[in-house]
Amino acid sequence: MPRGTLRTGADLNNRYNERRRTMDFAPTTLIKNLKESQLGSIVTIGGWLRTRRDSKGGFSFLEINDGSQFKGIQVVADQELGNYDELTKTYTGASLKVEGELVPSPGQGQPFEIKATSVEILGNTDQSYVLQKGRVSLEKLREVAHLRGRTNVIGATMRVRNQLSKATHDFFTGNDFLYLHTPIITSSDCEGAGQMFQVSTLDLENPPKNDLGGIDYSQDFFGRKTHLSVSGQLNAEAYACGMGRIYTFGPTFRAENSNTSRHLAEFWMVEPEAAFFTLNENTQLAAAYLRYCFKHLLDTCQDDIDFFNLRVDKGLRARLEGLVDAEYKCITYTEAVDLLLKAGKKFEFPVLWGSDLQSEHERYLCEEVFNGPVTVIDYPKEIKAFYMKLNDDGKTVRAMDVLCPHIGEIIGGAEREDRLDVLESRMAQHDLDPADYAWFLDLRRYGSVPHAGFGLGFERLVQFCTGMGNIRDVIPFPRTPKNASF
RNA sequence: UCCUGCGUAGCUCAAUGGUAGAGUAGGUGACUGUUAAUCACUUGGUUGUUGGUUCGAGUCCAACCGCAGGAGCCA
Repeated sequence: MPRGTLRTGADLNNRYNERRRTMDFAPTTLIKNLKESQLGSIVTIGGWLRTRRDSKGGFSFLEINDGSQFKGIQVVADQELGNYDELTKTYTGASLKVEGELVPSPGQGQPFEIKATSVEILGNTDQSYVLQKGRVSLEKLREVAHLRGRTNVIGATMRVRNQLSKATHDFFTGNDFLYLHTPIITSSDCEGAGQMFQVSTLDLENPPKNDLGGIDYSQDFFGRKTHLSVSGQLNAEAYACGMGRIYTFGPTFRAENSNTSRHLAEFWMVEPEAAFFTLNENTQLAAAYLRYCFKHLLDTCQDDIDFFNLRVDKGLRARLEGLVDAEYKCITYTEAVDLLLKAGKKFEFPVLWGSDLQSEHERYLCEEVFNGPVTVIDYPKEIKAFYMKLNDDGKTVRAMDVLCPHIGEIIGGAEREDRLDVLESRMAQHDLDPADYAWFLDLRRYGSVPHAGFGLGFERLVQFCTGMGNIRDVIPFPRTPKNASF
């Protein structure tokens, strides 16, 4: 670049991208980045031993995986190596750093392999290491959550999780939604829904008392009672009503004593909120987001999806592919009730307009009627939150749930009530104190706009995209009742 | 929280109320460009905990602990 030339943003960007791509300071090459074009050259990889097959011909096959992709790499270690004897005493799980030539593989099962010039044993394992070659149940793996990332199934799950996270940010930022960080500690009794974890620095053994004999929270850290957030929605609404389109993506906490395969005490939630969106655009936003996620996964996680399709859920790939282009069915709650009544099927719980859809009802709708996700809108106001916009019929609200086969509700959302007087009367019906929601009401008092949004349970999306049956296996370290290990 | 089921070798699982078994991993040996390698031999157990019934309990009963599936709540 000649002296005196102004460096443009594009120049800086190109230079930055070059550097980012090369990562030339890294001590090892990731297995996923080993390419045919490197045949004949010396490469260095690091990873964990999956199996070792010794040959009395004087060499061993080491199958090494580094987590960067589903498939590992086969390393051929010859007895000429100085530490060969030591190598034949390494076990599954041993950490190795291998330098050698990338060569075409004469054997079946892999296009190339590494002919080692050195194998450094960084750490061996012994018989007490749980992850031996044989099958280990998912239940057992939960007991060793700190090690389970070394397995095929959890590794694949976390790679899918990572790509779904990337797809989430790509989709929303790519559509001009601003990524907003909402607080984790909150004082609003958010929605009155769900038990909350209390946050306090008071001495639990001997808390300060007020005049009425209750605990004096004015002496607590925040000078009031506080909790971990059960949703960033109210805060999200505030910024949407000023910055237009925003989304949050972060941890959320529910202290419900739920012991099921689809509930966690700590989970991640994606919550977009958009000004001027009505329920109609909200449902389309949800469908567009899901479609984007499925397409992105099929493009970026082929081997992992193939694994799930083969070992976990036979129809997974076809289902995801089908959903990339499919129209997403949308029906009203009233239509859903009619479908259930006409089903001619005996349900354990009766179908009754006005009561919430039971799990068996939701499953019937998406597994037997629509054979895929289905969006249900316009629920009776009595069974939904106070902030959802009242329809003109005075009986239903502009709520939407996206129901998925096997998992149930993956998305819950609504167009928000933007009329101050209606919102106040709805809060009164729910016995909520307006003083607690003063700032939330301000959004309607000053420059109110129609707006809508939804919350997506990120782990449930990962479940849906992997076929994994238990939500505890799609988050690295699950938090559930009676379990906060690791 | 409720209902149902389960808890046996490092792991995956057997075992009519009557001597605790297999596969796999580990060990030893054989064999081999192998790939869930193969073959032979072999180490390994306070049957979740506590109490009860019985001549005798892994097995039957009770309580507790833990886990799973389903339900409720929800995302």
